[in-house]
Amino acid sequence: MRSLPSCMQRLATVAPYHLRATIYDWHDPTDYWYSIVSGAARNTSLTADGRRHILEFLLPGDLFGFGAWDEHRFAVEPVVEGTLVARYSRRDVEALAESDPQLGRQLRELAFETIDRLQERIVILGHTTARSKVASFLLEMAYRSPAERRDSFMLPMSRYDIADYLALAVETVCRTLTNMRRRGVIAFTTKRQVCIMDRGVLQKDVDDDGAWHGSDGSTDRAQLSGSRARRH
Amino acid sequence: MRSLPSCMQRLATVAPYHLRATIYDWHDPTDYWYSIVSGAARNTSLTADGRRHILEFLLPGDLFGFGAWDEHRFAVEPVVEGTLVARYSRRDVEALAESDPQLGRQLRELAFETIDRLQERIVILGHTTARSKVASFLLEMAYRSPAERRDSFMLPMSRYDIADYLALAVETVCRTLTNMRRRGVIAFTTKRQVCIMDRGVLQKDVDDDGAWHGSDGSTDRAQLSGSRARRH
DNA sequence: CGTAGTCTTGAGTATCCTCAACGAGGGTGG
DNA sequence: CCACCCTCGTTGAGGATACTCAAGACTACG
Repeated sequence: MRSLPSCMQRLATVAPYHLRATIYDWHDPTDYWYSIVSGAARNTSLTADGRRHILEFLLPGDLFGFGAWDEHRFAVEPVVEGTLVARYSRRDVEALAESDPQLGRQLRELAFETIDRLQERIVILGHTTARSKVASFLLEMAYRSPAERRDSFMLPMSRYDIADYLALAVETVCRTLTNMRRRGVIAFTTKRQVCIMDRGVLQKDVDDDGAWHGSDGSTDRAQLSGSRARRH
Repeated sequence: MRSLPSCMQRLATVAPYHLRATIYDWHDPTDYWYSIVSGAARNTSLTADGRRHILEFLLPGDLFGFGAWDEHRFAVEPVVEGTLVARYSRRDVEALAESDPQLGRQLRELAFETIDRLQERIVILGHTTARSKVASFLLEMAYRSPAERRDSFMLPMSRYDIADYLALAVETVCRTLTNMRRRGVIAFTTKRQVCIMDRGVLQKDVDDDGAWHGSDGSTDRAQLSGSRARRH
C-alpha cells in the first residue's frame, strides 16, 4: 500500500466517525477526498427496493471519494466504531497540483490504484458459486491486511456486510464459512478473527468456480460451447 | 461522453484490429493508453479453469489501459471486425502533463470517469436475478449509445459475451431476452439490433431484483433481517 | 436481566446451470 | 453450385445451488 503524498498530509483534517454517521452521503457535493487512517468503512449503494449493496470496503491507506460528478452517487459509512478518516479539500489539492505536476502525477497513480482495486473486485463478483466468492473475499482481505498478518487477520465487518459485498444471502455466507471451517481450510479464534489454514485449498476454491461436478477433468470442457471454457 | 484533450490527439496512432487480434494482452507492459475510435472491444479476464469473464465493454470515446502496475493484468480484444483504436504513448503523455498541469487535470478526470463506470458496473453485477442483470445491461447499453439512438441501438457483442459480462450462462441470457420480448418490453429487428419498447418496465425489472414473489408489498420487508431491506 | 443485533442451522422451494439438440447464417472447398 | 463446417442463437428437460422463511444461540449493552 503506497502512502499518500506528503504535501497532501498538510491539508488533511482527521476526525473519528461513529457507527451511525456517514462519511459522505448520496448527493453530497464532491468537495472532498478522503482516506482511512484507522478502522474501516463501506461504500454502499441503496437500491429502489431498500436492498443494500456494498461496492467496496475501505481500509487504512485507501484514498476514496473520486468521481467525475458534482455529487456523490454512493454513501460511505464506517463499519467499526471510531474509524479515523482524513479529509482533504478537493479544491485545495487540485490547486496545489496545478503548480506541482509531481503531485498531479501521484494523484493519477492513486486513481489508477482505485481502478485496479475495482477491476479486481469485478472479477470476484463475476464468480458464480458462493464458495468461490467467499474464498476470493478471504484472500482479498488477507492480501490487504498488514504483511505480518496475512494468515491471521481481522474481519472488521459483519456477516451481513460480507453478504451485501458478495451479492449473497447472509445465510449462504454463514454456511459457506462453516463449511470451510469444517473442511479445515480456515479457523476462527473469534467470530471476526479468521485464520487461513490452507491457502492452497482456498485458491483452488476460487479457481473451481463453475466446476461443481466431477473435478476429475474427464469431460473435455474445451469442446463445450458457451462461457464455460472457451478458447479465445 | 467527454472528448479527449486535443493535445493528446496529436500523439495518437490509430489502427484497425482484426477479430482474432488483441489490442493488448495479459502481461504486456503498460506502455500505452488507448481509446476506441469506432467499433467496440471487451476487457477480459481468463480464469484458471479456462473460463472467461468480461470486466467491461469499451465503446467509442472510452479511454482505457489505465493501471498502477507495470504489466496489464487483463486482455483487451475487439468484438467487431475492424475496430479502430487510438494508441497513446504513456510516457509521452505523462511528459506532456509534466509541463501542462491542465492536461494532468484532464487525465485525472478521465480516470475518474473510468472509476464511475466501474462502480456502476459493480452495482449491476451485484444484482442477483438474471432478469435484473439483463435489464441493467440493456439500460446501460442504451445510455452509452448515441443520444439519438437511446431506444433502438446495436448490441455489438455476441450473446456469449453478454453472458460472460453478466456472469450468467448463455442459455439464461437467451431465455431472459426471449422472455422480455414476449412480454413486449423489448423487440428485435435483427438478433443484434434491439428496441426498448417500455423503458419503465425495464427499470422495474432492475429494481425488483430479489423481490420475486408477491410484489404486493404486504410483507414488511423492513422487519426482515439480512441484506433484504435493512435499515441502515 | 431484558432487549437488540449478530450469527448460525434447518427445511423447502425456485432460479439458474448443465446437458442436449436443433436452426440460422457465413465462409470454404470440392 | 452445393455440401460441409463452424459459430452463434434458441429452446427443452432435469438437477443442484442458493434463496426464502423460520427459529434458536450468542454477544453486547443499558
